[in-house]
Amino acid sequence: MDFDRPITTVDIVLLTLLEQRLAVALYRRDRPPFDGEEALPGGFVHVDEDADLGAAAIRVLRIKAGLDFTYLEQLSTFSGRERDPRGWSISAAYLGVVPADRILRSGGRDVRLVDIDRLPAQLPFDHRRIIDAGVARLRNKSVYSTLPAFLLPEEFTIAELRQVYQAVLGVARLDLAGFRKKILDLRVIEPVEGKTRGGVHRPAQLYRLADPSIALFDRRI
Amino acid sequence: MDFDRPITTVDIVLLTLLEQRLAVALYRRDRPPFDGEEALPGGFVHVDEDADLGAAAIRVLRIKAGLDFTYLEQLSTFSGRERDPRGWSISAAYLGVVPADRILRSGGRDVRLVDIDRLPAQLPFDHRRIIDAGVARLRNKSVYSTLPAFLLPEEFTIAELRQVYQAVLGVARLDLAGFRKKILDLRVIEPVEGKTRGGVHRPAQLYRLADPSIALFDRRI
DNA sequence: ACAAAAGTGTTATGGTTACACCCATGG
DNA sequence: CCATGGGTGTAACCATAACACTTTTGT
Repeated sequence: MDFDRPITTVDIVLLTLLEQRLAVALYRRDRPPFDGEEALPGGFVHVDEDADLGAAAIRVLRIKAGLDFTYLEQLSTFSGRERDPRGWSISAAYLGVVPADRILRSGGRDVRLVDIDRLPAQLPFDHRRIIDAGVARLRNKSVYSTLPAFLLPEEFTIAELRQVYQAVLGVARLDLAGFRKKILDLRVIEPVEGKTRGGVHRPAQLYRLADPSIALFDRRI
Repeated sequence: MDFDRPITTVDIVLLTLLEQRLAVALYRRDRPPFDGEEALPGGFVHVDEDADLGAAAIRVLRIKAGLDFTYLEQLSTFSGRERDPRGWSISAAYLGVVPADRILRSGGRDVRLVDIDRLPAQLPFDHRRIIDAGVARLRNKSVYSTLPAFLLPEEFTIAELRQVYQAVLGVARLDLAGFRKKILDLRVIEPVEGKTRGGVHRPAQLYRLADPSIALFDRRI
């Protein structure tokens, strides 16, 4: 009545913004299979300590990437006999979104942020497919949510937020006036009273997310 | 280096339309746990015969529901120590969408189509949450895709299609003229030449999906 | 005063909504 | 020739996009 159980892992597509371009965090593996190669951070589910898959993903992020709080959502589950040389396996894939500096600060020498359009030709397992799914999810969700804001520090200007939306969506130019009006109408960001970012020119008002978790719109950005 | 592996199952939220209302197919379980109770069709992954989780879902649908072709997509994966009395488990949940008569024809005595708003107070495992996720996915995707058409037989009238969208979206009344124009503009359905459905009144043109798989729109229905 | 970026207002456009109207059929 | 649902046309409305304009700061 019992059956052979698949190997069960979690893998995290940790996306960030590097020089205005989407990048994924790859970590050098320190054990077989694919020892020494760059891959998504991941690991076995530990049934003795993880309450569920989400908890396993959080644990992996903390251990492998030194990250404590990031936007995290389940992506999809990848499975099959062939994807892992150790045998029939399941990978619950998660999408994480976080500012680049937080990855770099805590990641050390093992991490590399790789431009989404310059991925290595070969990646271990089916990590290429998983990354593609993560990027697609981020792009898709960005059209109608505040998800891109998680690529920025807590406080940001409207111009910065617009740049992030442009980078994520791959759009050349969102009209600044329109973007401004829309994002303010949606009431998803609020000004940080009295705080501005002063450059050489007129200082910009700093904003933060009104809801610190993700907010969905009923129209497109 | 090896860890205890979670129990791995697939469960299918099989949604359909019964008297213009969304319903889910529940099957009476014939083994513990929850022997004799109604639950989602599901089963263990068989690593020796299933190529991946999708294949396992298709096998389960064929064995438990006698269904061969339905719209099927992965929903999400539910997991944890508590959801199954047998121990730490993973359920890869799939969403199936199919006309009611196909379920009833092949399901026999063990199947019951239950109105989404009249679910039993208690369902085994976390099947209530899984159903909610399935319904949410269907509703959500219906706004911008032909997914509701999979609730109808292959050929249907525009009025029928409109009714299905209304039932799924829970909208009182989609303007018929607007619906008609939009669905035709989108070029996702095509007339079946010379075929009409004649009632007492002017016969309606029959249509079918232009693309037999799901089509996504760039605007809302 | 000027350059540059922040921020506001105004108009044109195109999709959506609402509704009035015509068409085809059986009785 | 009437009742009924199928099917078409049109006008008001509203969100969006494009762009001109004003404001604020540092030098």
